[in-house]
Amino acid sequence: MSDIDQIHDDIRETQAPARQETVNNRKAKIVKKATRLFIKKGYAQTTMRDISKATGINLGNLYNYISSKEDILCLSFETYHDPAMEWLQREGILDIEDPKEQLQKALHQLLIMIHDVTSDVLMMYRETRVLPPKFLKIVLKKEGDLVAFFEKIIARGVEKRVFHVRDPFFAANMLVFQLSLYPLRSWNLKRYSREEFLSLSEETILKAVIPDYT
Amino acid sequence: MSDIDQIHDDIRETQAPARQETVNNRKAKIVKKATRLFIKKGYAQTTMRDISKATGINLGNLYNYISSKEDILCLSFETYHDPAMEWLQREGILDIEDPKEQLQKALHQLLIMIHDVTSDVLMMYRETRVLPPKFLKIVLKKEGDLVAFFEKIIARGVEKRVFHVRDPFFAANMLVFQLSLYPLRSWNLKRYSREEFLSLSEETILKAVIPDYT
DNA sequence: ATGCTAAACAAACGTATGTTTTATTTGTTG
DNA sequence: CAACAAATAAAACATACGTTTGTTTAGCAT
Repeated sequence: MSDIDQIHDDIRETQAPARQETVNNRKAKIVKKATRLFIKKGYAQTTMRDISKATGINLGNLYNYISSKEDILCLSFETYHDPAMEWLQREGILDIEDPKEQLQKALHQLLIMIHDVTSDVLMMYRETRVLPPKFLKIVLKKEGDLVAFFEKIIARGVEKRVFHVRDPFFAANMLVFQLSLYPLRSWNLKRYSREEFLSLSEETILKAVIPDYT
Repeated sequence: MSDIDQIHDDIRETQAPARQETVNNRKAKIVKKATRLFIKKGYAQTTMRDISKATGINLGNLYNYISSKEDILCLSFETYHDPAMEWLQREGILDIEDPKEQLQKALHQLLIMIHDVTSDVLMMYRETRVLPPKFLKIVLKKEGDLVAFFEKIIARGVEKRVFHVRDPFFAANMLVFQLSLYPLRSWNLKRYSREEFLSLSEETILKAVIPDYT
């Protein structure tokens, strides 16, 4: 953003605070609608004209709210990436003493959250390549943090001899990957209800970590 | 292909059989080079001019060997999809009596094969959406067949009380999905050598299926 | 009411794309 | 060598795209 633009924004903020709300609303609306299009048609196949039509906002006018098409994709990623980690921290998962309960609770919640945004996760897997390098780095960092989070839980469980895995880091990677099973394979898993799927997922994952898990 | 083109091809085949060889070679070369570009830049971001440059074949001339850009992508998918199933049948995996050995052997080979085409698998996950519907159906069918293959093995093992899983179909889906762990997560798994990775993968997967696996 | 400013809009710009065409060269065959 | 199809090269074509521009509209402060 140029200095001129920055000044522009400052003025907008101070002069018309009432409008700022709607500006952000519009921006959010654009991202939301565009995300649905990216999911349905793919990023490259979605045109700014599509987004204009879907939002009802004039093509040129879109650029008053977002700076580029790529920008929309980045905003879309931001929407979905943070809530998981936020939940884990808000819920105080790290403070749970029993490793088994700790893992189970974290796993359960993440499976639910991801299941609810199945198609969005699929889109993100597909379009990660399009992200600008700087933003991509941030996204991978966040994903790495999630793995590290589970690694810590697993390592502690191993120390306490509750879990049994040879390599906590590897186990954490596998676990986090499994979280995306439904988004990436839903075409072959439609026969399961949400609850069936969650239960089967949890059971299978925990069995790989906890000896004699039933 | 129009009738005119068909006649064209017939002439070529009868009149210059020596060249037919090179025609197929060229086609394969185009697919191979294009695949590398799709991997590096993505399908949409790869232009026919890129492919022309990479193959050294003139832009217009490309269309003597392939019918469209989309066609190249389909051919690319075909290259990678069949070998796995072929190997499983050639090696007579289905004839192995011991379920544990059977599963272990199939799993091991597939992990190796996939590990060797890591970036190709990643590309396919990303670009599946671009395939024409008819071709997409074929691809998903083949993928479903692989799952069914493992489902059969697992179900037999459960019957024989060698394996213990609640739902063989689900277990098979999870297993096949795990095969793609490295392609989809290699950015976070670089620390492992190929052998380390294979060993850890096999161990973790088998532990979810076989009680008391060590 | 008036002047100012951000929002909205239609049109246009420049470029890049997949594909086709046309003209020329090459290589094989009778 | 002559004839002719195949292969090549370059240019052209039509269109679709992301983004910008110039102008008009509408709301708010004075």
